[in-house]
Formats: sequence, C-alpha cells, structure tokens
Amino acid sequence: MPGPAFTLDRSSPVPLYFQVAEQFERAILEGTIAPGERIDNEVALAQRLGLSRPTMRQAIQVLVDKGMLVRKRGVGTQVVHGKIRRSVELTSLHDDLSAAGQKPRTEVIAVGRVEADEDVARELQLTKGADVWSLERLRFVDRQPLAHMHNYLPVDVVDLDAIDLSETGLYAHLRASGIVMRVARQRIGARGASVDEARLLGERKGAPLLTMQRTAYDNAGRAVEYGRHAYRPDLYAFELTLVDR
Amino acid sequence: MPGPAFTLDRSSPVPLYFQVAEQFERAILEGTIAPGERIDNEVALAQRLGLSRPTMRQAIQVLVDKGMLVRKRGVGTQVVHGKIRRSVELTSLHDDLSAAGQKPRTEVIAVGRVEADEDVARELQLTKGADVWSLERLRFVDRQPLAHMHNYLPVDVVDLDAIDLSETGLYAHLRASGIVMRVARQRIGARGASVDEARLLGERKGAPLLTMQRTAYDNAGRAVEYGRHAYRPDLYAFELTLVDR
DNA sequence: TATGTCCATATGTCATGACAAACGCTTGAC
DNA sequence: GTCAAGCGTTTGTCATGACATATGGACATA
Repeated sequence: MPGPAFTLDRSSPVPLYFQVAEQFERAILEGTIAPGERIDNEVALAQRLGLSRPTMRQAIQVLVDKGMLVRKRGVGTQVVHGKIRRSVELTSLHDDLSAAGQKPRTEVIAVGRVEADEDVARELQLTKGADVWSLERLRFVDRQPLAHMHNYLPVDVVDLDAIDLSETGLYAHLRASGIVMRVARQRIGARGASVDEARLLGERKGAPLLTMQRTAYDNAGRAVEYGRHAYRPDLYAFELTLVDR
Repeated sequence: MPGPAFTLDRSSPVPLYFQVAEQFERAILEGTIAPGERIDNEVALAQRLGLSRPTMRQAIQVLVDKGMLVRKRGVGTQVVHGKIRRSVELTSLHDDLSAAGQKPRTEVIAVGRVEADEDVARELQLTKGADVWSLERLRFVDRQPLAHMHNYLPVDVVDLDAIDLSETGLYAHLRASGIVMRVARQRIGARGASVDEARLLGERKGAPLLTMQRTAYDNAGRAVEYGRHAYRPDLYAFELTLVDR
C-alpha cells in the first residue's frame, strides 16, 4: 500500500497506536489510500514502523471500529467503499454543526431551577420533586429555527446561572467544567408538533418533527444530563455507521 | 466482587475472552453484580481464571464497548448505573421484534426487477438504469401496521424470487445465503406520510412518520442492500447507546 | 486548617513469541 | 474437465513481562 511514510514520535504522550491510527485515517480521507485498496499485512506494517504487532493491530482496530477498514482473515485488510460519514458520537448538536462549518446561533428561552417531574427524576436517578436545572433553548442555522431543546441537569453538577449558553454549547461547557461524559442512551422518534413547538420552529401544528431523548452519564455512572429535543426534519437528520464485530 | 465462579472451556472453539465476556454480561443483567459495584482488578481476575491479563482485558473491553462497564485508571472498573438497553446493531427490524418476544407478520406488496433510479444506483454503486431487485413490504405487529419497507438489492447478490419473505426477515435470509454484512450507514429522519403510505399504515396523509435509510456493505466493501423505510412513530423508535472512547 | 508530597493501586501502553483458523490459489487425482 | 486436497498468506487468539500514568488517600508541612 506503500502510501506516505508514517512518522512516529516516541517521546510524545500520544500513544503510538493512536498516532498510527490518526495518520491512517488522514490518508484514507485524503484518498491517498483508495477505497477497496488493501493495506499491507499487520506483520509487515509493524516491522516497517518499528512497532510490535499488537500495537499495530490496536491502531488498525481503531479504524475498523469507525467503519473505515474491514479485516478478512487469510486475505487482508482493506479500505471500505463508499463515502465515510462520521458516526453518531457523544457530541451535541452544537458540536455537529460547528464541525460542519456552520455557525449555529442559540437563543435561551428559559433557564432556572424547577422540581423534577416523574420522567426527569427517573432519568436523572433522583426523587420526584427534587431540585433540578431546567434549560430551554432554540437553535438557529442561517436564521432558520432548527431545533427546540429542553435539558435537565442535577443542581450539584454545574451552575447554569454562571454560563453564557448562547455562545458555547451546553456540552462544550460541561466538558470545560471537568465533567466527563462516558455513556449516553438515546431514543430517536417522531411526532407531530404541539402549538408551542410549531410557533417556535416556524411550522404548523401537527407538522412532523424528529425527536431525540438523551440521558448522559459520567464515568462514575451518574446521570449528568437529560434532554428532550425536537428537530425540523427538513433541516436535520441523524446519521450513523454500524459496524458488526 | 466475588460473584459466581466463571467456568472456562478451553476445548471450545469460542474464544476465551468471549466466554468471560458472556458470563460477565449475564451476571450484570441478572444483577448478580450490582450497578455501581466495582469488579476485581484485571490482574486478580486474570489470575483467578487462569488467563493472561491481555485476554482478561479483551473480555472487559467487550462490555466497555457495549456501555455496560466503565474503566477508570488508578481506580478500577465498575458496572454502569441505569438500565442497559441493547444498542443499535447490524440487525433488521424483524430481528429486533423477534428478540423482543413479539411475533412480526410481513406482507409482501411487490417484488421484482426494476431499473435503478439515481438514488438507488448511487447507493448500490451501480450505474443508473441497472437491473436491481425491488422489494416492497409491510410489517405488522399485533395486527397493526408498523412499518413500510422498500428495499433494493443488486441482482447478482441473491435471487429474491426463490424466497418466502413473509416468513423470515430479509436480513436473516441474506445471512443464511452466506452474505456477510459488516458495515451499514443509516440516516434517520422524519417526514409527513404520502397518500399511499397513509393508506398502508392506517394513518392520515401528512401524519408524522419516522424514516430510516440504510445502505449495508459486505466485508468486501460492496453494497449489498439499500432500503428506505417508514415507521409509525407511536409504535417504534430507535434506541442507541453511545460510548465515548 | 489548608496545602503540597508521597505512595499504593489499577488501568493504559508496548514488546515478543507462539499457535490456530480461515481464505484463496495451485496442484493433483479421477 | 471437474472436484478435492494441499499449501502459503493473513488475521485471530493467547501467554508473559515490563514500564507509564492517573487516581485518591495518607501523611507531612506551612
């Protein structure tokens, strides 16, 4: 596959397998390695880079998990055909849009402390009536309303009053506050717009909306965020890549 | 964490790491290991089971990828809080429903060879106008129409005429035919029902529908299936678990 | 009391070596 | 000519050993 000469920095804190994976990914995205093309076998690659085979395997595994490479025993490893789309990750809509080069604008409709209803309490592992942050926002792209977002957070996780949420996304701020989200559970569905939603999103009552509910957990398994979102389906859709292992 | 005594069968063709992962998963689902509880460290576990640490790590990694366990360096590995839902996998709706204990019924509306339109040709990596299988079905659960499914397949992949598609699912048949699907790309959205869809699904025209488009690739990177599906949102939703790695 | 340092602990990374199993091609037998 | 057996290639699995690094508590210090 000769491809570009990969460089390794053994003094870097970035793990070697990750350095290799990054450079492979770039080569694939740039087309330096063509779709369908087979890459060298693991043993040869490892030797050429001065790595052990387990490390080389780990690097390849990263891209296999991303759906960019496919392994076949006895045959080799090759680049997957078709355009590579980024899979659904533990990011927010704000991150998604920023990555796509768009500039989202966010309008905070309401923020404050409320009593958790049954749904919110269950999802956040609290008792009903407990004090939680409630955050309601409207997101625009190109002056068009794209999503109506209602999030709930335990009060001991973060102080929402101290944040300017119209500038940065909620997730970006949580990360900056040292909150590490490790697992999230999502439910994607659809329903007709309520009167309020229709008004906010510039649609008619009953117009189809794409909905998403998400509960995010930190690395201690504690629920840190629960959100109910509604999207205009003509402006947004969820894309994901599934990999069978 | 003492937990149940895991058993290993070294003569089995099932990999050791997988045997361990399976038994761990069962213990977690059954509650033998409580949510939030820390499991023993990798070295001790490996020693107790007579395994090497890499193998033990590989077993744990399987469950970390599923979002059931969380690792913390310097601390340990613990069971995630909250109910575990199965993540979106490379399965079909038929599989999903069967796994949930329901008995889906399928009605084949039309099956035959057609010329690929632009969309189909692009997704299946064919030229426009090429001969492809077209399969249109309606899926019921408890006598209620749940989904309208329109799938396209390259003619050289399988012979749909030879199959009874009302009994087994399309994916089950593809697997039985030796077709291995490794990667799939999905796009989930929403829109209003067309007149035809409304009639088939027992809804009104313009009623919100949940839509999914999927292109599946085999292990050679060849597109083997493209489908456009529409679901009744009151009966179906997509659930997925995201894991940050 | 508050803060910084040290240390035990557990996971993260990496190397080396070995055998197993699947795939695809070639070769040989009938 | 067709089919089966054999073989090389490549990934899959597993063992052993070592050092790095983040975490959280104990302890010493200001």
